[in-house]
Amino acid sequence: MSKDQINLPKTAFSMKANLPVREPEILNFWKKIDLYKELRNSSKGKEKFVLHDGPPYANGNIHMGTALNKILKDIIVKFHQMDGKDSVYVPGWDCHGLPIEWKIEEQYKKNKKNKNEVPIVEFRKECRAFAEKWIDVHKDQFKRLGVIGDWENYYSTMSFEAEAQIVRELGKFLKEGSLYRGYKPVLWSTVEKTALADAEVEYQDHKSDTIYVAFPVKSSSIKEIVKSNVVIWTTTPWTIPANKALAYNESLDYLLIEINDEGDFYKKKIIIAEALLESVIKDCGIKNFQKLKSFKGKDLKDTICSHPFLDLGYNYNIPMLEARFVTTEQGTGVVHCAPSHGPDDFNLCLNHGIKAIETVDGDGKYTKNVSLFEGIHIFKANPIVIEKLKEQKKLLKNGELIHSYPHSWRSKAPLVHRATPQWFISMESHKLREKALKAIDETYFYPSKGKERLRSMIETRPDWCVSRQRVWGVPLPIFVNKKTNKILVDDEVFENISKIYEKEGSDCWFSDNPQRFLGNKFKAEDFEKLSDIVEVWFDSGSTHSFVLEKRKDLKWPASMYLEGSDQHRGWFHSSLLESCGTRGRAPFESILSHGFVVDGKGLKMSKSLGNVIAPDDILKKYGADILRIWVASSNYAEDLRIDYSILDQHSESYRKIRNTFRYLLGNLNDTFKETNLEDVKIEHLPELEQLMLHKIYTLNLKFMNYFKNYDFHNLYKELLNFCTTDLSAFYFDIRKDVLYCDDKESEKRKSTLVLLNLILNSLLKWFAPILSFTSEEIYQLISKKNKSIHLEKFIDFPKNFKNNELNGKWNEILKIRDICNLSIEEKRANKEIGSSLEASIEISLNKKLFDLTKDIDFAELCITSKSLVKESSNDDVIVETKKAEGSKCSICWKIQMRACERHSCPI
RNA sequence: GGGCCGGUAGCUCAGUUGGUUAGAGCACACCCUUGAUAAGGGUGGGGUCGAAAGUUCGAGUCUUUCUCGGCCCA
Repeated sequence: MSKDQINLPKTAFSMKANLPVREPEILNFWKKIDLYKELRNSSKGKEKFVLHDGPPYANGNIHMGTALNKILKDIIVKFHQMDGKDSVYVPGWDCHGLPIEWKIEEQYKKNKKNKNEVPIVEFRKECRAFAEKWIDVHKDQFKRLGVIGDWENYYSTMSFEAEAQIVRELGKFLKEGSLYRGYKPVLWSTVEKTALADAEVEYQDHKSDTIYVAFPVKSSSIKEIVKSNVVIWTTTPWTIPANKALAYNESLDYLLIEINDEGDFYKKKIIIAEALLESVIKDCGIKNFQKLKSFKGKDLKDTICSHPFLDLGYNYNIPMLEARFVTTEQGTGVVHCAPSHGPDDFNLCLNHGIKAIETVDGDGKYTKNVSLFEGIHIFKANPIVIEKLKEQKKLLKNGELIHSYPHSWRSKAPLVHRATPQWFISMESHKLREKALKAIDETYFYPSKGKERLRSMIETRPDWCVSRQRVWGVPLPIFVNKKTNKILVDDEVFENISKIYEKEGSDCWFSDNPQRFLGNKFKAEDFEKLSDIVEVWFDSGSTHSFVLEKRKDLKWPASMYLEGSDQHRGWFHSSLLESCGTRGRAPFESILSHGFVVDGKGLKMSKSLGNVIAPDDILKKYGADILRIWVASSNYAEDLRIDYSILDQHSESYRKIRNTFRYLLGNLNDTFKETNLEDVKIEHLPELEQLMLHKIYTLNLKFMNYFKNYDFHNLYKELLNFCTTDLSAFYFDIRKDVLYCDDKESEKRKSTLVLLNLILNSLLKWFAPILSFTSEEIYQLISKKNKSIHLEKFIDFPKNFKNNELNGKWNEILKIRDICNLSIEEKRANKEIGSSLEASIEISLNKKLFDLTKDIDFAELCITSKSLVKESSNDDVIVETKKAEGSKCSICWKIQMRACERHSCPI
C-alpha cells in the first residue's frame, strides 16, 4: 500500500516559525512595495480614521512601555484599515526640553567645555542634532515591531513648522488675554542670579536660624481660641515678611494651652498639634502650662489670624488653610506659608486664590512689595526679623539647626525659593476649565474610567504655568513695553515671528536683533524681549494644530488619542487645555489609555530588581508577532504583566495558530481559491460544513463587536479558541478522513475544500492586525498579486451563513459526542483499544434525540470505524464501545467486515 | 502621606441587575496516535475568588477595615 493513493497535506509553510529571521525579510518586502503608500492609494476617499500619535521623547532606547504603546496603536490602525477606512498613522516625536539639555551639558562636562561660553544658538544646534539622532534610532526600533506608518514624513515638535505654529497658538492666548504674567517660586541662586533645575541642586548640611512665631487668632468657629496664638516653626525667618497663610492638617489633633512662665508669653494661650506638645515645650523651654482644650484639626476651618507684624503695617488677614503636607515630624503642626518662597506654599495658596508676588529680586534683596525690609538682602534679614518679632512679643523662641539644605552644584551657594515672573494660562478668565470639562463629556473613553480620572484633574488644577527659564525650546514670543510694563499683543508681530520660524526655526530669537521680529510697527528700544521658553507640555499639547490641522492627509479632531494612563496628567491633559483654549473643543473624539508594563509578579520593572525586559530581548528570542500576541491578549485597562514564562505561554498559542494555518495550507496544497460567498450553495453542503459556516458567521459577529469596543484580549481569546476547539479538535480532525481518503472528485471533499478556503481566508484577515508578520508570510505563499495582506479588507459574510436551528441541533449532537468520547476513553484506559478507529460505538437515545439525529453519522463524528444508534425509552444518553470487528483498510484505516465503497479497498 | 485603579486555577482572561456544584484556552499529568509528526486526538487533576468582618435566605458580585501592587500627586 503506497501513500500516493491518499491526499496527504503538502505545504511550503514550515512548522517552525523562526520569526527573528523571517520578520526582517517581511519588513524588506513592505519597504519594497512601499506598503504605506499603497495603503493610502488604495483607500483614497474613504472615511478617515486618524489615530494621532502621542510623541515619545527623542531620547534613549525604547522600553516595553513604548513598545506596548506603539503595537496597540498599530493594531487599532490596522483594524480600522481592514474595516474599510482610510486609517492614517503619522508618528511623531517630542524634542524640546530639559532631559536633552542635560545630555548635552553632560557631554560638555566630559569634554571640559563651559556651557556659559557657548553661544545659545550653538548649544541649541547640538540639542537638535541629539534629538535627530534618537528619532532615527526610534524609527528603526518601531518599524521592527511591525508598526506601519508614515515614517518618511513623521512630525516633530522641533520642526520649523511646529515652532512657528506654537508661536501662533501662544498668540491666541495672548490676544484673548488668558495668558498673564504671574509669579511662582523656583529654586534660585542669588550668587549666579539664575534659576536652577532640580538636577542642578546638591543637598549639603547648612546651619539655619530657627524660630517659633505666634500668629494671633482674629476669628474662628472655635470660640475658645479667638485671641489665642497659633504657633509656627520655621528654618527661614526671612520668609516671615512674605507670609500669607498658615497651613494645618485636618486629620491631626490640636491643643490650646496657656503658658504660665514669666516673660512675653505669660498667661498667653497658644495652639499647637497635640502630637508635638512635648517637643515644643522642651524646645521652647516652657515649664508651666495648662491644657485648656483639645480639638480636631478640621475645626480650624475658616480660622483667620493676623500677621505678627500687624502693628508694623502688615495689616491683612492670614487665613488658615487645610494642607496634607503638614506632618508631625517637626515643628508645631502648623506651617507658615509664603507663596513666593515654597512650592507647597505656592500651590496651596493658589488653590485658595492667594497669588504669589515678587518679594525678592534676582540679587536676593527684598522688593518694594515688602514693607520695612525693602532693599535688605535676605541672607542678612534673619537677625532683623528675629529682632522685630521679639519687639512685637511674637517670638516664642529662636535657635539654630544644622540640616540638609539645597545648594548650587556650581557655586555651592545656598539656594532659596524665589517667586519669579512666570507666564500662566488662566483656567477661569476665559472659562477654560468649563470648556475642558464639557469637552471631556463629549469624548469616548476606553476604558470608561479614564473619563473620571481626567475630569477630576481638570476640576482641581491650578492655572497653567507655561514658561521655563531654559534654552532648548520654543521662545515665548513676548515683548514687554518698558514704559507701561504692558505685554505687546499684535497679530502682525506674532505672524511675522511665525513666518521667520517657518523658514529658519526659532534659534534666531536668541541671536537676531529684536527689531527683526517687531517689524516696522514698533521700536525695539521701547520693549524688553523675553528669553523664557515655552514648557514642553505646551509643545506637545499643540501637536493637533501643526499636525492634524496642517496635513491634508489627516483630520481634526483626531479619531483617537492613545497613551499610557500617566498621560491623563500629561498629553491628554495639555492637548485638551490647549485645544479648548484655542478652538473650544477637544482635539480628539476618543481616548484610549493603557496600563503600565510590570513584571510577572506585578512589580514595576527596575534595574535594582533586575526584572527589566527590553523589547529587543524579546525580538531576538521570540519575534515581534509573539510580542504582538502579548499585547493583544493582555487586558490593557489594567497593568500588563510580562516575563519569559508568560511569553513562553504565548509562544505555545502562536504555534497552535501557526499549525492551524499549516493544516489549511497543507490540505489546499498552498493554492487558495477565493470563493464568491454569495454563490455558495449552502443547502448542498453537508451539515457539518453548514455548521462551520454558522460558526464562522457568529464568530465574525463577536469579532466585530469586540473590535468596536477595542476589547482585544477577548477578541484574541475567541480566535484562539476557535482554532483550538472548533477547528483542530473538531472540524479538522473529523474531516481528515475525507480530505485524505476521498477521491479528489468527491462532492464531500470538494465541500470541505470550500470550507478550508473560506476558513483560511477568514483567519488570515482576522489575525492580520495582530499577527502582522505571520499573516503576511502566509499571504505571500498563496497570493500571486505581489500585494500585502494589510491591503485586504475584512470579509462581509452573507447572512444566510447563520443557522440557529442547525446550531441548536448540533449542540445536542456534540453533547452525545462528548459521551461517546468518555465511553471510548474507558476502553482505551482498559487497553482494549488504542486508536478510536479500533472502536465501534452503540448509542442509545430517547425518541426526541433519535429523531433529531437520524441523518447523523456518529462514526464519522467520533472517528470510529462503526456506529449504531438505537432508540431507547431511557432519557439518558448511553454509549457502549466495543472493539470494531473486521480488518483494517490500508487506505482509510477503518476496521470493517466489508470492503470500503469509496475506493478500491484492499480488504 | 493623599487621590484614583486593581488582586478570580501555574499563565492569559470570562463571570450579566447578588441566585444551582465559579468557567474557557494554554500549561501540567496520564493515555492514544504516528497520514497536521519538534505535530494531532482523548481523559483528568487543579481555585479559602488577596485577608477579615458585616448586610442578606443567599456574596466572586454590595458595605467597612486591612493587605499587596500600579499610576498620579505631595
